Amino acid sequence: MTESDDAPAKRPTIYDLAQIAGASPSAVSSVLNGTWQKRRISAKLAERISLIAKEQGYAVNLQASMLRRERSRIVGMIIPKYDNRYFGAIAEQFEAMARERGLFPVITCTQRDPALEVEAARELMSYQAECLIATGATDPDRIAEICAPAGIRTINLDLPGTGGPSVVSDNFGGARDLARLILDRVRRDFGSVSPLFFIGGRGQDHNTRERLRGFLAAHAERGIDVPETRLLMRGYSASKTEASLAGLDLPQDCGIFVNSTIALEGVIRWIHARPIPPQMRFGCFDWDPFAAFLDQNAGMMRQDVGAMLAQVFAFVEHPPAGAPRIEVPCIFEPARSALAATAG
Amino acid sequence: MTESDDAPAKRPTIYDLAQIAGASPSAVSSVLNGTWQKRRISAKLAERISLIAKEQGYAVNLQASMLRRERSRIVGMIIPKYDNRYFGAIAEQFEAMARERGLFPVITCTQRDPALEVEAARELMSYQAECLIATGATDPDRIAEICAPAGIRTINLDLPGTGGPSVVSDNFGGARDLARLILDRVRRDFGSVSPLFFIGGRGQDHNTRERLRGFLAAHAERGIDVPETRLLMRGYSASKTEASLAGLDLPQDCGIFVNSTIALEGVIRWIHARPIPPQMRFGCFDWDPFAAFLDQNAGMMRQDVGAMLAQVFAFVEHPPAGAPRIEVPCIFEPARSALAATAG
DNA sequence: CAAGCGTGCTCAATCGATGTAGCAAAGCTG
DNA sequence: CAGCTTTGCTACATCGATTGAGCACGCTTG
Repeated sequence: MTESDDAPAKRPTIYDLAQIAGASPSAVSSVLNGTWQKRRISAKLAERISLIAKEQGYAVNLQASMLRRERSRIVGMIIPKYDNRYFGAIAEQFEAMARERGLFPVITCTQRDPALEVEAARELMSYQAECLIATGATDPDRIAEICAPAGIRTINLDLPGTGGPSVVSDNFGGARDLARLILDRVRRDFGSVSPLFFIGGRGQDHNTRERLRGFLAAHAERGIDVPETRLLMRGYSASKTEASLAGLDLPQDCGIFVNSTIALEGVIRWIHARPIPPQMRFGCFDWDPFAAFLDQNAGMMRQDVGAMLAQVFAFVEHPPAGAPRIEVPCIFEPARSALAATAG
Repeated sequence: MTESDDAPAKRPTIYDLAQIAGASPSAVSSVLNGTWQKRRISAKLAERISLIAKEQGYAVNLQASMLRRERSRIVGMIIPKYDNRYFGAIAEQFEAMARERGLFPVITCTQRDPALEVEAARELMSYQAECLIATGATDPDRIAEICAPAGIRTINLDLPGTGGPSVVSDNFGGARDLARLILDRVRRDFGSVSPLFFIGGRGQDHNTRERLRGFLAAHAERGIDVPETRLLMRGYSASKTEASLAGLDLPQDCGIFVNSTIALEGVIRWIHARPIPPQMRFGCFDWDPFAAFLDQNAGMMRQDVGAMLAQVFAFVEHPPAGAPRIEVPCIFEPARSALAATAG
């Protein structure tokens, strides 16, 4: 099975290659990490060593290499979940963009659990990450606090913090535009001008507050008053959202502003659990390819993951002074459902 | 800003802690990695060292630790995408399950690109991974070939290979049951007994072949003949799927077997792009929470990610002889759409 | 031909944590 | 109190790659 029986399951090292090539480990090292010209190794020897390395299936030991080098080139990311389109896209694009820049991405999923977030930050410190992207962290400043004394820069993504630069969506503007749209649609389709419901998220969390502000602004400019009872912010979870809707007696012909695709899952479950599906329209802050085709959908605000990450990497490469906050505009995704199409 | 001005941005090492504690680096090391009882360090010293470590915000240097240790405890995973429910769930649960077992998960996303897969496998070798899970790899045997000489075990997930044990869904059984369901639904709703369409995937790929076999078996047992023109396998991509449907003139009242949620995205786009939405029913191999509520949905076959990963970790912990292939049954997710509910 | 320089390479220290071997002191036994 | 064990710790080599310092040789120059 193995190529040579005298080396059973041992990865070859530069010492092994040096022995085979009849050269020194230093020569081998410099050839394999591309510094051989600078170190005045002859092209002939370089080629011979490269060939032997290929034959032996050599791969650097990153542990040894990173231990010796001053820079690890590791950029860590903590992220709450993988299994929705927004965070999935962030993880996927972050990885690709880091690799493009010659960095090593290491991503850890924290399930929105503050204790796991801290643990993950510590683990990334142990990996000697140079930089940590805290995505949607429940307590970004706690993370920054842990990293600061170790000299690890933190960048907040999706939710802002004060311990480092932050890149977030324009939650206010996006929410205002989305609320306007839903209000228009409800009036057009149902002739009603009653206030919308706001569903999902947490009242303490920055994004929810900003979106609520946009939501209320859209109502205010139309002179519509929003009673407290229309605001349901019991967290990010489909089942909690479903439960809080089920506890209510929603009117027919209503409009719902949904704060995330996760909450939307709860809304949709609630709609379909009812004996008679309610007449309603919703808009969602966040995008999902299938949710885009649901009948009652009026439109979705898609967060511009590419633009946000571009900004994050700008901060990785050129650390800014202080803790600036960049707001990235969202992309409006119109409804694709047949209902919306025939109506519009 | 920093706690002590003489140590600006340098992580403390065991040598620093040893100096402060007035003890040896060995003592510090053994206290911090929990082997101090075995090494007969007094509880008093252990406590003192722990306290100092906490004060100084110490975190092990995993590069150094792993270099010295014989085992890295790293398990690598390569995965084609993050941004759909199936792979997102795999990544998320893999990470949690690895951590539960005291292992370090490192996941790399390869965009279904064979070259990136090989590159990722090499990188994971360099991280000294002990084990590599190749998920949905386009060429799992190539990966196994690279890893074998380095003594890295590979386990194939989702798509089988011959270079190591494989854990896959029961694609045949699941597809047969799903095809039966769609056929029943089409007959009930439209009174038609014409063959279904099979859409998405690649003819060369194992899962698609097995699912096709199940699809054909369901037709065969009803005596329905399936013409070649009903099989559209032009890859895993929403836009290719949409394009191949657009090129066809699908009959009204048809039934479609969709080979993945990614292909389903194409199908749904196609449906909504038509001036008059076609009468049809579809079933999908793979589950998505929103797709479950689409009107024409007859049901979805959800792959049992938890069971598959449990089997993967069984193989990680107890390497089997040879290259067994385990088939995990799928979970049937009935349709949730109003249409399906009123009809059924 | 001595002095100087460029070429092509090697030596050895180093990164931080680990663990074996071993040392000194205290406690116990006969 | 010699001879033993036990306790509590330290010294040092080691993992594999990197890199500053430096050696030996050949060639040029005055």
